Amino acid sequence: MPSSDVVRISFKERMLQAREEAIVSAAGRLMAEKGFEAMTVDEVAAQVGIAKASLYKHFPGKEDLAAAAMLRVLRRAQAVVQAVPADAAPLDKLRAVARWALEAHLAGDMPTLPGPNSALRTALVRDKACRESLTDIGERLGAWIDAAGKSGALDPALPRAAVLYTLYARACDPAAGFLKAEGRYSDAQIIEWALGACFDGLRAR
Amino acid sequence: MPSSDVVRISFKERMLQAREEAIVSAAGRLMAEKGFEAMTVDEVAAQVGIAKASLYKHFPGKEDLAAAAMLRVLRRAQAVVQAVPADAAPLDKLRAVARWALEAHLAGDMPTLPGPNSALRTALVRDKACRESLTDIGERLGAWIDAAGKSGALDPALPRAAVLYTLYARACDPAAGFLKAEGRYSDAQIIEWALGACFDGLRAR
DNA sequence: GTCTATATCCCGATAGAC
DNA sequence: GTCTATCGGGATATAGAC
Repeated sequence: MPSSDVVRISFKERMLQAREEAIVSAAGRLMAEKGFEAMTVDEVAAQVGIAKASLYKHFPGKEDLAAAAMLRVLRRAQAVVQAVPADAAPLDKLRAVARWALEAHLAGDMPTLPGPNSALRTALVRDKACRESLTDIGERLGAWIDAAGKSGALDPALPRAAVLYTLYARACDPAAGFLKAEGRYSDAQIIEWALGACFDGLRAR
Repeated sequence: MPSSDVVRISFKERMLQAREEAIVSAAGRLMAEKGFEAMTVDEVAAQVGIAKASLYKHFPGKEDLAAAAMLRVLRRAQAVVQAVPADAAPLDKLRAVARWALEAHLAGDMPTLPGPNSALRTALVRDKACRESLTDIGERLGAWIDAAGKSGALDPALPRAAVLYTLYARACDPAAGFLKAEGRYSDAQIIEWALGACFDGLRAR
């Protein structure tokens, strides 16, 4: 009965994909929670409920696992960037993406920015898919930054790279995490404050 | 000959203090460069030029070493805070401290902010001297924040804690590090941009 | 107190049965 | 592909001679 074979194979593959998705998801949560270095492969396997050796059948090493987790986030970011209304003002586009990143950050779905000399960073630049995704995001945001600068919406003293890096950094703003840890404010409130600090600064306008 | 004894003892103690200072300094540099988790005690000992066992005669463990390194920068920050001219405007006081922190950060003397669930953070809150130094800094900055808020210099939408945490986060702004890594801008230029992004935001004024 | 040498443990990665 | 059991390396930490 070929048809039943097809169904069984498809079912198996779905299970495999689901398991891989679970692994990457757990890795992403742990990386967001404690960072790449402090995360252990045993923890990831334990959270998924499988043995460590099984995990190594899916990913050849810890760094590839981290790259897969980061790629998932980057792909989501790409989708968000592409879903921003094209007719919005450039600055509002940037703000919309920043808001999404902060929401993901507070929800525990956004790994912290890798340090310049981190092992994670080298793993990311070695992964071709991650590089491509990141440069695509950078180019799209860069175009918005240029447009916003020309329309006078951005501080003209800041070069394009400074704005771009600042946006990357604010997406994982530790200040938001500290405020959330106090437990006194809602996520929505914290996000508004963080966006205000990012685009309008601490000074009164 | 008591006097020669006194001299010799004092000399020995000076050497010991100098060695401890060298150890803490090396630990601080390495923590700033690669983070607490990635830093190994072997590296610290190697940089100082002593055996690892000798280092363990000075500090009972890696976490105590890290706490000593953090305490040193906290003490420096306290000195900077106290040295700010008392007659300056509150916002300018905050800006002066932020400028100092960014300079230290770019010079490689400022360890990165410990994550909320980091092992480093638990080591810091366990150390009494670190706690006291940190609360002292927080109180002094908090007073300036309150004064700046009353005089209308700060965004009234931002609560005191949000401003304080944002200042802590901006002291180690990763965006500044990324700009420095490009190698195209001077430290002074980067600091001006970072201060502008912190206090005035990305938007044009 | 400083050294060499070692103990002990943990983590990433693997072997091999099923 | 999944498991149990283990290897090998590197990290923290210590023992003991000097």
